[in-house]
Amino acid sequence: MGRSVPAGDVGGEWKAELRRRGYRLTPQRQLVLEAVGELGHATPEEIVTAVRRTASGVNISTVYRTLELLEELGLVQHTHLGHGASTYSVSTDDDHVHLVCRDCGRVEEAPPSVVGPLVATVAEAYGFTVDVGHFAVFGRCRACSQA
Amino acid sequence: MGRSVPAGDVGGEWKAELRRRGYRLTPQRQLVLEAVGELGHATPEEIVTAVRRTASGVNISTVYRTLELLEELGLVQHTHLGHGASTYSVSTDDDHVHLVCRDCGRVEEAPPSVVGPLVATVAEAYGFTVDVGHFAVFGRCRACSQA
DNA sequence: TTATATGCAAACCCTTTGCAATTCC
DNA sequence: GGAATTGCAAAGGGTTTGCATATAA
Repeated sequence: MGRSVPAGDVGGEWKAELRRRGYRLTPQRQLVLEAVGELGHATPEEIVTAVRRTASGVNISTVYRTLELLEELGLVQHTHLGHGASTYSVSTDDDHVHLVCRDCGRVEEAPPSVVGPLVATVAEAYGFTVDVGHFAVFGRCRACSQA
Repeated sequence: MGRSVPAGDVGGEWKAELRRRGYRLTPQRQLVLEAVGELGHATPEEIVTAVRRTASGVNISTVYRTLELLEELGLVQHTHLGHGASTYSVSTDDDHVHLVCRDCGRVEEAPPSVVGPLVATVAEAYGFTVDVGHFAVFGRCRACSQA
């Protein structure tokens, strides 16, 4: 689910795919992809901060453009967590459902199996194909429920 | 689920509740609540446009402040649809799950029953209480899947 | 060489905030 | 009267865009 690129691609296959599509391989693109992989669901702001530790001159707008490109290539994907910036992660990470606490803002991750019945139901009833990686479930976490 | 105010409140009970909490009843507050009810998941921009048909001078910041207040009172609730502004609806509407197509952007509504198993699972495994009305499921609708 | 990509600055949308003027109770 | 509310304008995040310069191929 959500695997649009074989895991082997992470090694470097994507670089050939880039060129095949007429894009260029730039240091910025490599650094952004690495940063997304290392950080795990990170915002563009967090990503540019990480990238700048290696290449201080990189601009935030380049990061946005690069993330859009990498997403088009199926290498990364973004998730809306409701508040603030959306977060990016590499497509080879395991899919997971985000549980966002609306009190403390913390994000827990649950395995995609928890949405299995939902996915099946809306597929059958609506012809709707759920993008599990994009999933954000809002509510209240255990700690905040008890408080 | 999500019903924090009895349906009878819509008639006018909330006005007493407002005052009980030390808030004032203003034309703006009445108009915003009416607009949310008439429009159904509408953005603040859409709401202010509707309100201005009756009271042309109403400011968008008043709408934001009013929506926050009405939400605190349990009269309205908002949903993040992923892209752009969040949308508001009155709490007395039936809860529903939003199915957001990431291609065409259309929003379908599904009954809360489709997330029943999910709600039960995360409650048991994580102690997480799902806010069903806040729910946004991303994916691809039937029409876009076929295209 | 030359089309693509970058950096920069400005603009954009959505939302929040400070403050003086207004209005509800 | 006096506190709560409003309108206005300005500022704040997050994101996109136009354009001149730099660079991968």
